[in-house]
Amino acid sequence: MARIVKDPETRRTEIIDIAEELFLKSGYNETAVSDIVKRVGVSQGTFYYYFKSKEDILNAIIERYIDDIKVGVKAIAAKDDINAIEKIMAFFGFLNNMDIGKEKLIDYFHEDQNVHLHAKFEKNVPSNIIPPFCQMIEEGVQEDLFDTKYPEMAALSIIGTTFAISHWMYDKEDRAGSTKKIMGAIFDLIERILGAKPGIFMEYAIKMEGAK
Amino acid sequence: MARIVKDPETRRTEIIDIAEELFLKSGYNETAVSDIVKRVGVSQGTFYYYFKSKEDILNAIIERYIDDIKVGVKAIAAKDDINAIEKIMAFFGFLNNMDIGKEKLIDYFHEDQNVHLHAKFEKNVPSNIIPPFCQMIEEGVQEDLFDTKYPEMAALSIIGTTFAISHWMYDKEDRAGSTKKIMGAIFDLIERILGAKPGIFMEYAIKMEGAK
DNA sequence: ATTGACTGACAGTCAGTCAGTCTATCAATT
DNA sequence: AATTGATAGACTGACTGACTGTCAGTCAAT
Repeated sequence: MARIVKDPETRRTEIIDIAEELFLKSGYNETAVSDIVKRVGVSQGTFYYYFKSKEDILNAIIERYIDDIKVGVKAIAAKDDINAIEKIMAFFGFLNNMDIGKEKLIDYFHEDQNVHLHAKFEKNVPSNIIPPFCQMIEEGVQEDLFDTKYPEMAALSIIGTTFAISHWMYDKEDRAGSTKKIMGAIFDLIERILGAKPGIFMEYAIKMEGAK
Repeated sequence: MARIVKDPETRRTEIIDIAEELFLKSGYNETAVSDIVKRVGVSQGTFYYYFKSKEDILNAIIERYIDDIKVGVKAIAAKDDINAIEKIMAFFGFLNNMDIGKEKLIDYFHEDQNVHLHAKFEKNVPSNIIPPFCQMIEEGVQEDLFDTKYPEMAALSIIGTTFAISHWMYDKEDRAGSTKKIMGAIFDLIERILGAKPGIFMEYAIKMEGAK
């Protein structure tokens, strides 16, 4: 077969792109390395020249997501024209709207075939987003918007709560039904965890909705 | 080979027992179906007579854990000599002390090879324990120990918080260090989420510690 | 001439299949 | 009571196809 040599970084990215697409379409276990290399148009050996195993390329894909999140979170944390509440809300907006191609990442994760991807993702997210998230909370404490002795634990609690509720919502089918009520509940929980004034997150949500 | 016919239920349990042991020892992916049947002393075909796939036996293992939890939780929920706070604490004590052989289940789950098992477990736990847990919370609201409009969401939040913090603790190595401080933080969070009197969980914890 | 990206046939492994065997338990017959 | 025949369903293990990962060697670029 005609041999095409490419810049290693380009080739690596190319393989990761295709692998990601196939994993999301058919699931990790159902995608063979041979499927990936066929689509990329390289040999089996090339795959193993760049990745030491199939598991290894999954890690590379996850790492890319995490990097995207890091960049987004840092950008939000660095803003100086919004307060801690607005930052936290911006942060959730950002996570919710992360997409892959045209679809929401979060939708993919909740399909049964992607447990593997999902587990790896949730295992790696906290260590990367807790520190900046924690910083936002500490900022809010200093601004007297929040009141907690345990900002790091509060950050973990909010992330954990969000994961748990989002899993719950996806397992139950009646998602469309009562988004309003759920938003109310989530804001209520966040306010309690952070020791913020009851209702203040909803106030901000309405304010920001109006500003659009 | 000598053919030994057993009561199907016994055989099924026997296969699950061995599979569980091997999965926990070596990990799901690293354990071959042939390893399992060799240990049990049956043929490959017998395995597939009882389980439709390798994934299927993993589900059976998880189901057994979940059933154990259900039984334990129901027993706690049914007690009428303790209040809602004591029930919730008993519930966490029960989860933490679930064991398999001589080791704590929770310790096994956090070993790297068991991501698959752990992920499936956490995916299935909520739908089974949220309802009774939620009932305990509602009981507490009626007893005026708690104050929340969203008992179901509070239950999810507490479970999610617990998962997140336990992952966090296992990833960081300094677990042994500050258990006291973490207990303080977790109780603080639970009290906030449930709208309980600050410090009341710690009070009960000390009281129960003394009672032993 | 050397480096390193790339090849593709191949070894080894494993999940899952299947045609058929064996055992236990009947009821019917001797 | 003992023997037989019939049936269900537990069980077998060689086999298949498909997969992951390897490696000795090839080719393009510098």
